[in-house]
Amino acid sequence: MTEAAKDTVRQRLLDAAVRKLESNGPESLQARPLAAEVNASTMAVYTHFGGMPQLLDEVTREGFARFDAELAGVPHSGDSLVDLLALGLAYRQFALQNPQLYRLMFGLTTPGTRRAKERDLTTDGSPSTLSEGVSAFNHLVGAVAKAVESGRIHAEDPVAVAGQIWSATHGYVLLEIAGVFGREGHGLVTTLRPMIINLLVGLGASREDVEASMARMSGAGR
Amino acid sequence: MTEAAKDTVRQRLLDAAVRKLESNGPESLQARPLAAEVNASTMAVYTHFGGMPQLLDEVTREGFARFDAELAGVPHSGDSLVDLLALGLAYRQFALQNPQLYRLMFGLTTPGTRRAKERDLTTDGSPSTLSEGVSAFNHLVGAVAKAVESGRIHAEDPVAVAGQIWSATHGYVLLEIAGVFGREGHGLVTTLRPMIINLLVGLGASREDVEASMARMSGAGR
DNA sequence: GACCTCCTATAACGTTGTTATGTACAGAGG
DNA sequence: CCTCTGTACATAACAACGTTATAGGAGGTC
Repeated sequence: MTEAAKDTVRQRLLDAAVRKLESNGPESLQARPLAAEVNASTMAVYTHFGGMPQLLDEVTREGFARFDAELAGVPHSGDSLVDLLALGLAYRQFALQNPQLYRLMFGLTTPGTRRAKERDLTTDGSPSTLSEGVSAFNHLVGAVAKAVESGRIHAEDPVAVAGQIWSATHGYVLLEIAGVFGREGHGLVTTLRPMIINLLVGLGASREDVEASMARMSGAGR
Repeated sequence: MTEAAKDTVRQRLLDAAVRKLESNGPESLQARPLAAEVNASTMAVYTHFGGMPQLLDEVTREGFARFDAELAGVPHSGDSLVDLLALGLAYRQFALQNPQLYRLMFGLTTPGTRRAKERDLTTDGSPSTLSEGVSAFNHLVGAVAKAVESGRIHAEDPVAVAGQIWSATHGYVLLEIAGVFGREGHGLVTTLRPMIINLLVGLGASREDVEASMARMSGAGR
């Protein structure tokens, strides 16, 4: 586990898969073209991953790792509400810049590998069991907990409140990716920002407090 | 357009496709097995639909039609807040009973037909352009508008507010389908109901008013 | 040199969506 | 009754997919 050679065939395959997914969609993730792109044989997919489903699992894991890193990189200010808002915007930012990856992470895509023999056929893919996904969610839980501790909002169970904020942001982001809100940035001001503000106000924050915190963020757009 | 013979090959194919999708997942929607299930030749898919992508488009349209009918069937009480809450629960009900169909409707699945030559490669499928989808959304907009008119909540733009409620419910439902909230009904009480309540409170409704309306619904579970 | 192990390259198999080609049957006009 | 026409069906073939089987080659250890 030395995290050694980065330029191995396995790593190149994984990187190419992420790149291909994001630029050409899930149906472009095919064994032969993928292997050819990194000058490897088709068999490399099987020797290094075991098959396309396992390779996709690794892509998902990679996606959650990047997502987690992105959310971890959100700077902590002294203002817990500002942090909470910043987290929501960073969430949107990641999803919009990696829409295909985001949908794959949450099991909302079924790539070309339809040879689905033994994939979890319980009901669906439950990505919440991935440790990186849990870690990403915990950033949100922590921000909520701090806001509760500092008395900015009221909540009995920070985890439940985080689930609410997660649900709302998740749904908004997917609809924005689908193009429901029209041109770039339009949904942000008409939907996401007021929705989060309304949620926080419903959680006991004063509207003036929230909007002041919102204004305290740089540009409020990014 | 007489909407005549229901028992035509085309209709049987469509019905079988919806049933197969919901029971066996998107990857099970394959031309040969589907045609065999209704005792038709594989070519029937092409003579009646033109190909698998077009058949899937019809399945999507059928899904939105059912969704629209489901939301239209929500009874209107005199209480606009009750109606709004009932709409949200009916929304969840439909999505949970037809998870595969729901995801297909919102472009969140890429079924077996990866022979995607001419599908909308702009960025993604934008299902909002389907008239049935717009109709379903308008039910929500109407309910919001009534709540605003009756002074139960405050909103400058009912469409924008409907977009917020839609986003939140959409995201919650997808996470519940993915199994994030654990056992049946758990997410409803810990996440969806309080989230909607918080949103409405943030929109100017009094918490007592909302919770009274919520209690006024039958069982509050269905 | 001989052996083992890992990775790679080529070829083949079964199944997918799709296309091409031939066939059956209904109705219209003579 | 025959023929023409058009729509729906059935059979077979094609390219491409994931996957498997099998053979070849590089690097270390004895």
